[in-house]
Amino acid sequence: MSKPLPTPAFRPLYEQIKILLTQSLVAGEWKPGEAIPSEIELAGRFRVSQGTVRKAIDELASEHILVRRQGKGTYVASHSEPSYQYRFLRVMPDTGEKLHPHTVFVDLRKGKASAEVARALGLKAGSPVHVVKRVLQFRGRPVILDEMVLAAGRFPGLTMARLEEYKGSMYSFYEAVYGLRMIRAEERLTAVAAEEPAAGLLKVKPGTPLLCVDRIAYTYGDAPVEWRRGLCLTDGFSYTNELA
Amino acid sequence: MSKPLPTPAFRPLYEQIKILLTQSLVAGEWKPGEAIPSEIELAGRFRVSQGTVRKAIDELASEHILVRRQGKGTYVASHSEPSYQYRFLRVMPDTGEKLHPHTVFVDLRKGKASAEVARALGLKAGSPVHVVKRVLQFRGRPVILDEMVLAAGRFPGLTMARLEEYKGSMYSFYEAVYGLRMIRAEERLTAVAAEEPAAGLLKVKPGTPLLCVDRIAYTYGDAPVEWRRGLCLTDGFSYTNELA
DNA sequence: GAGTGGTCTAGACCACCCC
DNA sequence: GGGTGGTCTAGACCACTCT
Repeated sequence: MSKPLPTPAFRPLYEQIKILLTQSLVAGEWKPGEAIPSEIELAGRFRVSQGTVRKAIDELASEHILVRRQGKGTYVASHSEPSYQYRFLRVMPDTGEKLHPHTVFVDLRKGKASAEVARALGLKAGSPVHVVKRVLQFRGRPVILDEMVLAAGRFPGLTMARLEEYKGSMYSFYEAVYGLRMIRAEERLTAVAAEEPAAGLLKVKPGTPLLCVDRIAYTYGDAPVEWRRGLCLTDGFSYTNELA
Repeated sequence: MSKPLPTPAFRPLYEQIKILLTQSLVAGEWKPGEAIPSEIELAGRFRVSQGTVRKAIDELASEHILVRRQGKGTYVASHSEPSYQYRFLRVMPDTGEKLHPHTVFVDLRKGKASAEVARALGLKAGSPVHVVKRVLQFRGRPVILDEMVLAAGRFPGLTMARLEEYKGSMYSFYEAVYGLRMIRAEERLTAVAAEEPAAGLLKVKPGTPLLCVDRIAYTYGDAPVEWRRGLCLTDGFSYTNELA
């Protein structure tokens, strides 16, 4: 029996602490925007040293799940905070200005999940979904046409009125109204030619090249929540990215 | 004098260590692929504890400047290593396969920096530059047409023969031949219509929507080295990105 | 077994925020 | 002044790699 067994599955303590903290977040023990207990208090609760708690919090902070504030405490990150409001919006004016877009909702309807959406959201094909369409404007000019698909079960009572009455980004809306915090997203970009009705809504000629941004957004535990397709004109605007 | 002075500019020790390590890298004390001294040895050299050296190395590792290997040592990251070869290539087949592209060089010529390139690379407009054009193929199909602009002063003796004889990515070439290691890049994506001669090289009809990926790549100390424009067809391929 | 990075602890002190 | 996160140290022990 010289062959070692599968592997003792060594798990550092701080990873276990990280899992415990995440569980508390999922359970809603601390809500977005609130402070979590101090490092010393958590160290006592988990029976480990402050340094070990610290390392766990460090990692959650680097994943933008928690936010450290020196002298004050550690807080649960929230899309409602101004600096996080449009954290996932990569489209910017070429001038480099930090403009916040204005949202105009176009449509909200019930539908059934296509095969593609069902696969992305982990639903059965044909499951009931909400389909939201909106336009993002910069300085009054329409730049992005978004279509969001959401499992109906996770978003009960979603109406146009509730969307329009809420001020802020979609993810801040999901968080404030449905308690769903989006923590990461995967995007795939392609170039497409504008077709109606998108061309009309973006006020460009059919055939104009547009960026097509497909996104799946995830909440705690990598559970997919939103499928989105954005069509974006790139005359004066571009999708910015940092490779590191 | 109750008003405090500008600020004592408090700098943690580990940041200073980080700067010292970076200086050694710039000076070429340790070359890409080589091991740097052990943490204990560096701690002795800098007269700090191992933990402080550790934190400095942790940050450089998270920036992909160093690579830790448990039980072996800490190494200078290199684009020549297989897993780093195409680290900045975000275009993938929609199937999700991990395909490595094949490079076909199209052209190398001397030119003068345009205003845009000069600004990006910190040169004077009209400075001498090399302009490299190449096509990346996946399974024999042309997918990306790249144009790279490089300051002539940094790349002496660059010839088509040297480019073609080298096997590997551009950044691995810069590193191996000119000792320039690219550590990060900024990209801006737009959608454009294919024009000649790009359409011909990518074997698409003029007017086909293409992704246009503009990039500035930087070496140690955020010094810009390469300006690049990639035109990419997105029929079966897409630009992938992770938002976190 | 020797050497390297990885984890964990305990304690001291500093910087920052707010009362 | 008291609480919080941030830095730094010193030392013990674990996991991994190579010889």
